[in-house]
Amino acid sequence: MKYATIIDIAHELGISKSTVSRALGGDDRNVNKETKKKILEMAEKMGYKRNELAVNLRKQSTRTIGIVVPEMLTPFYMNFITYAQQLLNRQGYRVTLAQSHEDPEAERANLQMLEDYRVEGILISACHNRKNLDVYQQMINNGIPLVFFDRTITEISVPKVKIDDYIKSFFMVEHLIRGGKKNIVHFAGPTYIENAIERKRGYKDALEKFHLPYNPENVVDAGVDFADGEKAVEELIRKGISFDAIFCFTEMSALGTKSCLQRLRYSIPGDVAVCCISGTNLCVLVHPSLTAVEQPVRQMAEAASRLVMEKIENPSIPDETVLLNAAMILRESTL
Amino acid sequence: MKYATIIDIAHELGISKSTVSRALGGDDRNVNKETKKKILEMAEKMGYKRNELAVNLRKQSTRTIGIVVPEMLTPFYMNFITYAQQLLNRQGYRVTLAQSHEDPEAERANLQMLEDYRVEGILISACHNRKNLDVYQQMINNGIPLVFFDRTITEISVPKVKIDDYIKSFFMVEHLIRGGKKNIVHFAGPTYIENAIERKRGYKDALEKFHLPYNPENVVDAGVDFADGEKAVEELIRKGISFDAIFCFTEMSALGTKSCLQRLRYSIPGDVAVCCISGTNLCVLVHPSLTAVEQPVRQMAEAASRLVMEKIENPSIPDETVLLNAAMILRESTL
DNA sequence: TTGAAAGCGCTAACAT
DNA sequence: ATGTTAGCGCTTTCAA
Repeated sequence: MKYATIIDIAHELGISKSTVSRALGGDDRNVNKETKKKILEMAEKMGYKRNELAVNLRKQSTRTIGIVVPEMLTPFYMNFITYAQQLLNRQGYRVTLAQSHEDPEAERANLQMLEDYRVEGILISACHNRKNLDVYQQMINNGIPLVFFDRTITEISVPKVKIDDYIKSFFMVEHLIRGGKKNIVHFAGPTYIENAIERKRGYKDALEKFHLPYNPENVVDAGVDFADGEKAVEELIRKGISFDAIFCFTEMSALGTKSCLQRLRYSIPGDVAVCCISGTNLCVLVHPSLTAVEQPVRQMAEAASRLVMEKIENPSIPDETVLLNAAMILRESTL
Repeated sequence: MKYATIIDIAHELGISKSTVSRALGGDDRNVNKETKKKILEMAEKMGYKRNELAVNLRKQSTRTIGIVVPEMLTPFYMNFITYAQQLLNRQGYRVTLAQSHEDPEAERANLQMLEDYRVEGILISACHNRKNLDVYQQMINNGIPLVFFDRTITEISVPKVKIDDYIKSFFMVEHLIRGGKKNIVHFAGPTYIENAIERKRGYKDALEKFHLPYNPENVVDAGVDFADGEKAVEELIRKGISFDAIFCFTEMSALGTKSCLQRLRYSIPGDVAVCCISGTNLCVLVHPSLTAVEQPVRQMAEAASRLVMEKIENPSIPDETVLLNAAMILRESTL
């Protein structure tokens, strides 16, 4: 069905569309009170719906911010999105979401799409630290501020908000060791994700601190997905490697790891502790309660939202890096 | 920064913008191969980005579908969104998301917003069975098909996809009884959500079947949120009601319930089983593994996506109700 | 195969 | 306080 336009209203009332536009736009000083009332009533009566497409096109501004995440199945990203959306809405920005499904190609397509819709800024958790550098750079050149959160990149200068993955990883492994674990396996993330590199470093250094042997066999390239976790467990078993703890890179791979182990009749965390570090500075032994992650995630969402709005309003401010460092929360779950 | 437009390209090449438009629109028969090549190259060189706002405005079509959910913190809705997005994208539709945060006012605002952006259809899980009937009806009248999923409404005729909440609830309680539970408390959802009414009915009838006394005190009006679950537990304790199982309405309230009980040093599910029914026909004893819900949710997303696309293409087809009825999966979790 | 022109619905000078 | 006008960037007849 066709919607009534301001022209229709103007016709109906025998006035000009500018006046209608002013009235509907909430202009109080440049339109007669009487006229305004009439217009509002007629708009109501005709079922007028402001066409945001036309408005945005004309105003050359969308007040829309895009959020790009690798996945939306994990509480971390869901929470981030929810908070960011709240904060941005409050400042008059709309939010458009896109998932990359851990695929750089999809991420690239998503970014292009968001640019086509003329978003004014983007919050992104990258799924590859090199593959899309050209798009990032191009968008920034085009005047669209990109703010990276959680999965950040180092090759180009951008505003970012992240945790210290090295420290968190170190502490996590230390915690396992103090808990009596002797054979700690690391299901490392891909080297194209900065966080994965840092966490692996933390793992190594923690072992060293306690004079535990670093065995390359104990580090498995395990990817990021649920299925990746499952496969890594199978590899471990096939190779006959013994283990009493597995430190995974992503929450999804930790879930896959746990699921596979349980299928194989391991008791968790009795026989083997499965753990990971969620996007914030929260360490979890699978699975985190939803609320537990709220606070740190909220901080991240706040920082990222602030950064992108600042950049939009003042493109020339220098790129800021926010390193979140709230106290670490260690939760043990018996799931 | 300003983007290059088709006019800029046309100028640069000394041709008309119509030709540029045709070439960029992928028209192969009405534009010379040579010219097209030139145009594509120039577009690339000038960093041309098609302005979707202008396209949509001109074409009077957005190929966009809105999804409105009460919350996005629970795996159910996130999964639904992920699947629906995949399916719809495949058919050339974009997806815009909105959360109501369980608030009918916010839901109303969301719907208005989506209409302002001229979405061509909407998938919605309603947060109130009466409060927004007028908006629903109005949007339908305006030619925007609304498809309800999971939280459906009965007062107006709409296409919907849902599970049989009564049966699922009945089975859930039966399962608890067979598991030896004697004092099963129901944290009922609000009466303005149809599913809550149905589930309460299932709860009652199951008790009756096993000749267990139905005690009104055992049914607590417990809302939908995490905090609601916590409050309900406190009320239970304050009233000195004994219980060995709690059957919650939403996953969020179940999580709150569990959290509160654990704070009070109850062992779960040792002392008390906490359970709920997720949006699909999957019953969970808190907390569901992410993958476990995939299949049923996927069915729901498939059905809902199909319904909305059918309605868009042929507005006159009758409202269909899809009742999902895959085998029930009962999962017990020791979280 | 290309171009000219109209117009999608709206806003914002500028003029009255 | 209101009207006139000129676009925003694009598609799509209709002519050439």
